[in-house]
Amino acid sequence: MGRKRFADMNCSVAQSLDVLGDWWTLLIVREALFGTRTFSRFERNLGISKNILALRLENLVDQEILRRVDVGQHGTRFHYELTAKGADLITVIESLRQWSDRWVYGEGKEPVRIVDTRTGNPIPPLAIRDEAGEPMSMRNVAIEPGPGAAPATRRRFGKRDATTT
Amino acid sequence: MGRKRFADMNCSVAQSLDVLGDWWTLLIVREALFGTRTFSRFERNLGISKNILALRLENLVDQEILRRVDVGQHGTRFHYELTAKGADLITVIESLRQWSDRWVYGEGKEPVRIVDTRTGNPIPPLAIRDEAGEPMSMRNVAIEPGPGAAPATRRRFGKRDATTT
DNA sequence: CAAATAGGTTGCGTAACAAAACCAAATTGA
DNA sequence: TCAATTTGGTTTTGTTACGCAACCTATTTG
Repeated sequence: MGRKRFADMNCSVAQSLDVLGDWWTLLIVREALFGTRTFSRFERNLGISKNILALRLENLVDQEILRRVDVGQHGTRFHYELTAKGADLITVIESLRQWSDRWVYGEGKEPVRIVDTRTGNPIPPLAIRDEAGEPMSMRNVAIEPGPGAAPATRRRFGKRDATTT
Repeated sequence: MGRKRFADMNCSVAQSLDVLGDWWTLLIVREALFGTRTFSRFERNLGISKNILALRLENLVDQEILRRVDVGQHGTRFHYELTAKGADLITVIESLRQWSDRWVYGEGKEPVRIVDTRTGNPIPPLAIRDEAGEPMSMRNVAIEPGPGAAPATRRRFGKRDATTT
């Protein structure tokens, strides 16, 4: 039956994976965040095959994550630009990068570093914070049905201390 | 030639997708964060087929994101538990959820809500912050080669204002 | 105006995935 | 205590997604 889609799952994580879950999609968004705009640049920087790139770009435009802009002088020549919706994926990309830096590469072996140009220092790690801005323990985090909830769901993260963070 | 793997790409985002990029993997981690531990619970809660679930769990155990613990009384019966490496994926899951809540479901239609049990309020959105804890503009964010960099790479996010955030 | 580049499309082969059937061991319930 | 059910899978079969190479037209560069 081919791949199952998550659209009917009534879970925000599933929804985002339905939109972003294809293999190349998030890497294309990463490239776009780095400033890549043209088809051939994406192709070269990622080493992706043309047909897959064409499909993914089309999908990203349909999802309004990228915008296809004609910048040709005497005909058509395209740029793919991030929309606000697309640029907002930076927290997703950055959380993936930070996780991998911590657990796959390890401290001191990061291939790239994201810095604050005003200080030259790497930006601090993303973390679940409370309203005062302090990193939170998972013990104080619970999941509740939201306004768009279907069944009576009331669960709690991790039963016990998943991490002490 | 089947699917290309990103392992040789020297990019942290690509690395994490190589580990997490399969369709069901992050949803399994989400379930684990919610407290699901047994094979049959994952199966029922996700609606995933058994063979794929078995493969994904095996892979997650190999990657040390889950740990397989024998909890049988008179034989073998297993629990899958998050390791610290796995629990640290919460920022990835949460950034996906928040993005989808903002852009797919929309304000006021979230299927679930993640709250601080001490206040009862939803946790604040994840954001790229500077050392003072203030949300940053992308104009002040740059990407530099890290200690594990291969070529001379020096790029900057988005050329221009991707967002003003 | 020729050559190179951009931006694709098409066809073909392989790998990943889904559903259903099947199965042995452990657990539950009467 | 023993039958029924649940757990935790494996196998088989078919479909879909992906990768590669070849090809093509329009645009831009020299």
